[in-house]
Amino acid sequence: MEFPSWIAPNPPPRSLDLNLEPLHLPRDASKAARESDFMGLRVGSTAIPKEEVRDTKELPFLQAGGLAEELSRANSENKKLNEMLVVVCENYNALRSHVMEILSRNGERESSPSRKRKLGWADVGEGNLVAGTNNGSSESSSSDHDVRRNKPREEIIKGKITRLCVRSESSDAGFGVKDGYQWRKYGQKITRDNPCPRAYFKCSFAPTCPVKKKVQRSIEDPLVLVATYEGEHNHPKSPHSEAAASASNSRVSASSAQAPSKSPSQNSSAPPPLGPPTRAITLDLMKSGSAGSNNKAPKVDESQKLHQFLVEQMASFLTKDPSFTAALATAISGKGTSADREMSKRDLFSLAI
DNA sequence: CGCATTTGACCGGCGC
DNA sequence: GCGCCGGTCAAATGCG
Repeated sequence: MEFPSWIAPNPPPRSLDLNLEPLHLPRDASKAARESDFMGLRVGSTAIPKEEVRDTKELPFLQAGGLAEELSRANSENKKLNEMLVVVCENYNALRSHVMEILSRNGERESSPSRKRKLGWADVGEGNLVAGTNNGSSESSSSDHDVRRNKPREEIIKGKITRLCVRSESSDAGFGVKDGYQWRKYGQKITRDNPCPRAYFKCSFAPTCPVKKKVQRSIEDPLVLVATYEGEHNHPKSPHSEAAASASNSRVSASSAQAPSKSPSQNSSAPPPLGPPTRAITLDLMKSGSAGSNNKAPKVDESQKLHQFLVEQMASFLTKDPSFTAALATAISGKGTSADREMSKRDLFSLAI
């Protein structure tokens, strides 16, 4: 299947977990676009059929000379818009089915490992295209099913698994995934499937915090640190470390399975949040973005359209995010301490990324 | 000296 | 039952 002409992701994003629902137009939308059963007149939310406005004497506001012309112009414009809407929906549904096809194909490939061990957070690893929580998702992947089958229920509820990819600046052996929390390293292992050692961390900010973190360099790209989180923090971030996280994690990819945050304390670089899991749009753009310099966009115009679309989506999220508006207000007003302003700048920068 | 990190040993689950 | 493997523990070590 071909991508619609108006969108040509090349190559497709490496990881997609889109909350894609089919778009359904009203049954008569396309019909209305073709036949134009309505005059395009609306009073409030009520459409007025042609026959009812045939005699414009009944609508005194149409008697003014220019209004009839205006009406026909609006009518034709309405028709055009309806047609465009039909095309957009058809394109969307075609693209959606294409994405689903790709995802299901990947799922089939990954669900047949030769030797599958204990299925816990260890399986939210390198190969999984769809990163995310193993609970709270309405879609049950094969690994999700296995987890439910093999793990005690209590652990499934407890285990909130999130994956986060961070592009580090150097290929040294560090595990510097700054995420706003304090971690104590308690172990390191070399695993079978990856020559790079895996480090194990516990949250040390609160003694009772059950959250654990694994950090391992990606086997595909040693510059990419893959951090896997288990559990939910039962405490807030420390302000200092959060600011440091915002500043240092400027290149965190959106591979966390959490939704673009609704909580003021969460941003795109935030690891497991407090509170219930939410549906997410997950895009791992590591390959197609910063690391994907080998992409040769064949049609600049189309990629610009896509870019513009993404920018609009981001702007939409940002304007809905109270932390963004608060940070913006602080940065602009110049009130507060210089440390506050600096933090706000970093927050803005982090949010903008 | 206190704290964080390192690292080898140990434990438990899973497949054969 | 045995071996493999990932995860965890805890003593040793390093560092400020």
